[in-house]
Amino acid sequence: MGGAGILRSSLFPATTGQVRRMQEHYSPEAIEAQVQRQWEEADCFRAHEDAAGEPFYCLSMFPYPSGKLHMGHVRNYTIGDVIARFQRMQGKSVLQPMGWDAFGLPAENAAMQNHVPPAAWTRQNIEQMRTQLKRLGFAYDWSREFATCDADYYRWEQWLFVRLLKKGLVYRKKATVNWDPVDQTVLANEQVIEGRGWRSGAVVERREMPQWFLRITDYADELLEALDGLDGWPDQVRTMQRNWIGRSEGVELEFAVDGGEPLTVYTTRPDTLFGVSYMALAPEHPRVQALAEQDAELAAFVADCAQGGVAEADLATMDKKGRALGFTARHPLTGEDVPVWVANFVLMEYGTGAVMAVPAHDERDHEFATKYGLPIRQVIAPADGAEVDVQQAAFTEAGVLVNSGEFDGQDSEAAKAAIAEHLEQAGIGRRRRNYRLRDWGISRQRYWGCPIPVIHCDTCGAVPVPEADLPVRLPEDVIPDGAGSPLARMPEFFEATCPECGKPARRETDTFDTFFESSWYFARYACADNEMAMLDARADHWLPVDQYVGGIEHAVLHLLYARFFHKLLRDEGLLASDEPFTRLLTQGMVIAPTFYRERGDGGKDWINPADVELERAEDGSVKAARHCEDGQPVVIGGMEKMSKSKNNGVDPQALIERFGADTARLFTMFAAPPDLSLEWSDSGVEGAHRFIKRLWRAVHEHVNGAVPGTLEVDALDDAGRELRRKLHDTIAKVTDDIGRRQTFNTAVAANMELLNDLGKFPQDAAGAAAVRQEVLEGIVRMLAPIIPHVTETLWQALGHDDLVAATPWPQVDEAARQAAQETLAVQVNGKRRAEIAVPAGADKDAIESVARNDENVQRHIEGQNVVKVIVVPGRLVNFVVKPQ
RNA sequence: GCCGGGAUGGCGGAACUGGUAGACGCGCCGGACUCAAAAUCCGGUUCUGGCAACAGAGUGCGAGUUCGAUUCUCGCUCCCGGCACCA
Repeated sequence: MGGAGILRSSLFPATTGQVRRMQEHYSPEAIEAQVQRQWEEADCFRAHEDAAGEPFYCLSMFPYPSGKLHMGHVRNYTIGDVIARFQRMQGKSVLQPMGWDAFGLPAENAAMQNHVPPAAWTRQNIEQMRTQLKRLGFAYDWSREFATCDADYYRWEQWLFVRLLKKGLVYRKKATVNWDPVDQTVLANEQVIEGRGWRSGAVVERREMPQWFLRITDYADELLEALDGLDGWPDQVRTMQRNWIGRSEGVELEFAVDGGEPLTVYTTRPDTLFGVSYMALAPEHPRVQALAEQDAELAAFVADCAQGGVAEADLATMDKKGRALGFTARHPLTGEDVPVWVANFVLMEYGTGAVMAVPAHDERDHEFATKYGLPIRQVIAPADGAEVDVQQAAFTEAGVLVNSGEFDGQDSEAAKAAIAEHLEQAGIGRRRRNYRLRDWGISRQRYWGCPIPVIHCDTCGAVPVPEADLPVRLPEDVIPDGAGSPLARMPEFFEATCPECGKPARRETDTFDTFFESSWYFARYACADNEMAMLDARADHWLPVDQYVGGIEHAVLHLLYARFFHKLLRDEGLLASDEPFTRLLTQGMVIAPTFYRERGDGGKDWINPADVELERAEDGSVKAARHCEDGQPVVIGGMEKMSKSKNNGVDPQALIERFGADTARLFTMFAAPPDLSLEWSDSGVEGAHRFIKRLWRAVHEHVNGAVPGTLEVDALDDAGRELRRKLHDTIAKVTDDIGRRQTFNTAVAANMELLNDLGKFPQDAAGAAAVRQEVLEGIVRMLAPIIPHVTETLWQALGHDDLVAATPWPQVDEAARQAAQETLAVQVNGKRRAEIAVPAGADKDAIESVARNDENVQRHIEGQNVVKVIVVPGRLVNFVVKPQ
């Protein structure tokens, strides 16, 4: 790989012997472009299926091409690149691809604003962002790049959709959307602000529309149960997915209604069945709709409930309101009549659109009952016999049944089973497993997305587009105007003939949810050039992804949909594995300080941190801030996620131009562990830059000094042995930090410590130059994944002809790590009183006696009874004493 | 509202399996170099008291378990992420 000719560049003209000249000062602009050229000429990041070494697929979530790279991208992609380069140095055959999640709403918004078609805007953004990514030196195999808006990509999801449709995994039903009555268009949740459309300002209505759905609930059990095996995922993410799927065991039962269909409800608490004091129906419930036709007041109430957006957070926090419907339902066990209400908090899309209300033992039911004066009847008592007043607050825990007829005295668990059994016997109920997870609605009334390949025929219904006619291409020279989907107004797009009967028909104008594209892109990278098939055998060579890196905000939706798609592809025979991502790293946000000034009208003018000067107190704490230009004070607003709205974004481009890619990479890796939020700091960036300069200088001084010669371990003095011990301790730590713990910040810190120790290492120590050579080579290789450009240059300066990017990771010399002595703390009653040194491997008795004889320890145990001595070898000694 | 996180010096963070709290970096203070400044280098830096040795306090708040708790348990406060049409 690579030729020596490439490496003997003008920077390092070949000289005699080991020593090469290097520039005295570190200048990133000079070396980064040149090093990138070397990688490119060696083509060293192209993945080969037949390469030696175990395959390792390292993937970072692909970006939405919004225009410019932001710091969040820099962080995400640096983490992925560090892992990929580290694994390469471990001898793995690494695939690290990159591409573009190119469909989505921002392109439509930009189109409206700038009068540019989304396609042109998106492709231009891709060009710009690709250049920026290349400038950062990521080790991508660019030959596999694609954008999801390419027909070569989306044709395969159309193809898959047709197969799923034929298999019965796709169906059509009505679902609720945000409807803007002024713009006559469907809004995304993000476009609904305080219940109003973001452009029109009109009060948004919930409206039902026919939509395509994917039966993800068919896979709910597998998606849930397989989480237990995903031990390379953070527990936090697995827990969130478990709760999202929300499997529950309960009972479905009927409440009879005089002169009408019985009402079916689902409950996970059949033990509270005797406490039902009313029933509540969703405003969209067919029964309510029917009554409203006759009752103007009810109709007005239902219309009022339909105001506002569909987002769950809005629905869950709105005021609970309801209305009696004027009829009753019969309690299946007591035969009592309970009133039936309509309530805005009951959702038609969950379960049956009807709930049995037990106000004594459910908080939401309690709130509603209190508001409308409905009875609250206790049927569960605390198991410990404590008194509770259910009129005051719901008692929602399990307990012992009371006021429940023949079931009195049973505990909740037993009663659930007994009541379920009773209902089944009586033929009015059955045990059921229920999920919170709903089927995935994949239709979007949007232009900039993948067309859904269906033709609607008056005679034949919804007919899939025949395989031979795929792809259904999205016309690209279109500028949306915000008033509904442009496709629905383009006869040249929607006019079609029915593939079955040949009569004139109408093409579907909805497009896929953009999560569709991101649910399988990781597999397509394995065979992006295949024009004949969605996936081929190369997919199983690389998949599952060994390491996936991306933002925590994707913990549920994207990651659940991708897992689901992977299983769909498996069941189509396209993949062999069960899960897409073996190991997952979820990275935190990038945040920065905010500054503002109040405007006269109560609004705020946000000021970019770059334009603000800080005033500090003696101890360094920030006292005040003022604007650089006018010198007048500004308000300090705290740390927030970098955003346009708070004007606290830092453009990575400026950072790279000023300090170079390596500094940008080092700062993002050093400032925080990857899963925590990363706080932007100008001086932190300068600190990272300073460290690189120090490393450069250390190598420069070394290569201009004594010729190292061969390292002779036995000839070293104490200083040499001590430094080598530090080196090999550091290699062990950094290997673990990067490989297992993924705490890149501590890996960097350990190398900083090692370089500090090297700085204190005496020049005249025995074999000093050889030890220095070993230490510098170690640091250069350990930091190569993080700061690849400068280490590439330094590696060559240290006398190597190969690329550090393709060099094996340093090995730990266990012999060098043996220490003669160890220090441990001595505590008396848990308070540290001394530090002692003992020979390595000393036994407990020996350690205790050294500790006991320490002067300060003596002072503290004198005149006391030593009741216990705890000796933890290598750690500490603790004397537990009591006054005599 | 529901689900999931987080909180440690002036600041970002470290402490990996319950075992010396504050590694590393920033900032600040002092010094060296310089005509001077920048850059760089050296030293100090949790707080309180003390010249020091040392002592006391200390990991968001309140309890608990333990010889020993930043770490485990219970109850709070504040901040952040997600909530199915932002990606």
